[in-house]
Parts: sequence; C-alpha cells; structure tokens
Amino acid sequence: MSQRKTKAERRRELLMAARDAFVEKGLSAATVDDIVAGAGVARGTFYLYFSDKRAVFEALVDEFLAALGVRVRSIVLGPDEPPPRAQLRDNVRRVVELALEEPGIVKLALADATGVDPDLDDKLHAFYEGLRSLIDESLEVGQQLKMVRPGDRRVMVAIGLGGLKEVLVDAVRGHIEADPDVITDEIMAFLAGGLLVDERLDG
Amino acid sequence: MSQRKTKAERRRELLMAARDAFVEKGLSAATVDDIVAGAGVARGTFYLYFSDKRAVFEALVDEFLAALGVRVRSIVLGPDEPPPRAQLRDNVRRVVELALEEPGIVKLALADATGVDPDLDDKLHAFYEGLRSLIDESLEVGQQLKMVRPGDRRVMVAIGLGGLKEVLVDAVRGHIEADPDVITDEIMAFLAGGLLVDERLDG
DNA sequence: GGTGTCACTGACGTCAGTGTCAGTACGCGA
DNA sequence: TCGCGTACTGACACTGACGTCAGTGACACC
Repeated sequence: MSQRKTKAERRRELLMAARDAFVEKGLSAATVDDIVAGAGVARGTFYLYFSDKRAVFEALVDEFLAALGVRVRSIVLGPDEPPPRAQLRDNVRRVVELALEEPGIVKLALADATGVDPDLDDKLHAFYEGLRSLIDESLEVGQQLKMVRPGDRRVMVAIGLGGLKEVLVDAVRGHIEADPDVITDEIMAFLAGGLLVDERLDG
Repeated sequence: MSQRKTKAERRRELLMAARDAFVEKGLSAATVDDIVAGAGVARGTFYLYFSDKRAVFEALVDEFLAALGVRVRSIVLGPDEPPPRAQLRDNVRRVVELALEEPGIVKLALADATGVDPDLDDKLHAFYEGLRSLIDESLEVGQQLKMVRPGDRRVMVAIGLGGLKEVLVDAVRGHIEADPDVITDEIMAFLAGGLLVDERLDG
C-alpha cells in the first residue's frame, strides 16, 4: 500500500510510470498493470486519475507539445533583431536540447506513436499539421524575402520535418552523437547547402 | 465457405486482406478476424498460412523490402556510366515510384510500424540499419571524391533518410502532389542546395 | 473516541481476441 | 461408388487486459 500523496504528486508519478512503460514495452503492449506497477499503486488508483491508457498518453503528448511550443519562436525581422538565420538556429538548438532532455517522450511522440490506434493518431496528426503550417508559412515569407530558394514548399516542409524528426530520434537512441552543438550545426549546414558539392564535378 | 484455391492464391489473398486491415485499423488494432473477414475465409484458414499476426506483417514487410532492394542500385563510377548524380536521381525516382504504387505498405512500413511491439520493431530496425549503412557508405565515398561536402555523416544520413521517409508518407497520404517527377526534383534540389539561399543576405 | 472524508486498494466479472482441432466439403483416382 | 487426401470451417476453451466498486486505513475536526 502506497503512501498518501497530493493529487498532483500522484498524477505525476503515474505519468512518469506510464512514460517509462510505453518506452520500454511499446505503446500498445504496455498495460495499465505495467503503469501501476511502475508507480507503486493499485490498479484502481490509476482510474482515479486517468480514464484509460489513451488519456494518460494524451497527457504526456500534451506536456511535450507545450514544452516544444515554448521553445519554438517565430522569426522576427527588424533592425534590432538578430539575423534571421541566427534566430532559426536558436530555434533548432532549443528543440534539439529539449529532445535530449526528454528522450523517452521523443521516442514515443516522434517515432512510436502513429498507427497504434486511430484515436491516438489524430492527436499527433493535428500537431504535425500545425507544425507543418508553421514551417510552411516561414518558408513562404523566406521565399518572398529571397532567403529561401524557390520550390514546392510542401515537399520542402516534409523533408525538413522528416529530417529533423529522424535526427532527434537517432540522437535519443544513441545512434548519433548527442551533442546539441554538433547536431544543430549539421542541421543548419544541411539547410544551408544540402549535401552535394558541385554539379560540375559529376560525370 | 470460400472456393478452393491454390496455396499461393490463398496466401496472397490473406496478405492483401492483412495489408488493408492494418492500414485501415492500425497495426495493433487490426485483428485476425478482420483479416479473415477481408479475405473471405474462416478463422482457422489464417493459421494454415501464417503462425500469427506478426508473421503476416513480417511477410508484408519482407515483400516491400525486396521490392525496394530491386530499385536501389549502387552508384558505379566509370567512363561508360551515367554521371553519379544522374544515377542517384534514378534511384530516388524509382523509390518514389514504388512508394506511390504501394501506398498502404508505405504507410505501414515507414510510418506506422514502430513501437507497436518489440518483435515487429526489430525487423524494421534491422532494415533501417542496413539502409543507413548503405547511405553512409555512399556518403563516405562521395566525401572522398569531394562530391559530398564534409560533415558528420551519421547526422547527414539521419536527415536524408528521415526526409525521404516523410516525403514518401506525405505523398502517399495526399498531403503533397503525387507526381514522381516533382517529388524527385525537389529531393534532388534539397540534396544539392538545401533550402537557404545565401548567408550574406541575412541580418 | 466518534465521525466524516478522502485517497487508495485489489478481487471480481466481463469481454475481446487468440489459437486449436474435430469435423465437413470437395475433387480425384481406383 | 468408394475411399483418400487436402483445403477449409467455425465452435470452443483459454488468456489476459479492462474497468469497477465495496471495502480499508489514515487523517482532521469536533
């Protein structure tokens, strides 16, 4: 039998236990029993705080998205503002840092969450749609200001978003060096110049 | 009661029904009953062809990976060969075409499959690891030949792979125009020059 | 020390999905 | 027409995850 805690403490314990269970076993394989075992409470207690597994996952995602929202700031033009590219870099760096701070959530939200069940998908799809729009608008402004090359913005958005997601997931998984400076520099280099050097060297 | 079919026909029917069920309901929510209903056979028949749901998913992934393997060819240098960049472009285009031909599988393998259960994950992770190595080696050669800019290849691989995945998934979902030429051109433009135009225009 | 409140408990009934297997239907060769 | 093999069937027993709710214990206030 577990100690009496404040509502907020107990809720947090359950959230963290849920996060760990989801990361370890996968979203759909993790059970409510896993979660309560991790939190050290009885099965019934879970249902005092969340209506079901889906609800606790939504709470986790909401928390992460809120944290993400705090770190991403619109790029502002003006004589007193840092250069746009520096503002962009700061955004990238803050997102990379958040990802490295919350590896479990990154794996869940960026890699694991889709396709598990349609309800959960909706939440993430809506988020990604918002993110896509944000990037798309930024690119449109950038194109008007001739700071972004012309091209099909939907494809640009997809490559950028997909690339960022994969980098973060890989960093979190330890596949790539988890140094935010290195990662940020590489992302910026990719955005600035792609991968290939000079077409005339070919053939 | 269903008609008698050859083993191969029946197996294919089950595979296609499984693919449809997975795409429609999500990997973990789809049941063996959904699959057999789609194939128009009884529950028991399923188990004559596949040991369980995981096995039929593996078979689907294997088929897709084999098709992918056929379309991706190593880049060969030589006086009688097309320019490397053209060979790269051909690879990209063939992969884009395959994705557009098999939208269901693309959604499953590229977007939905991870995190469902650890067994299934292993299969895809192994595949991605192979793909990563392939791209990494190509980049290494490219760097030695000065056709690829210097930089942390692991990050380059992640951005490239993630970007490609997201583009294909978006194309399949109808978020971006499903014209293989447009998509291929945009991917090549990204690889060749990134997104940003000229640093000196900033600030 | 009685009483009410509140967080928590965990055994229980339920149910959806699983994998099985004895039985059925069909085609074919004797 | 009989017998045999093979593909297929679907009712069944089983499992494990779910959500509930009557009950327990601790604390506060009188």
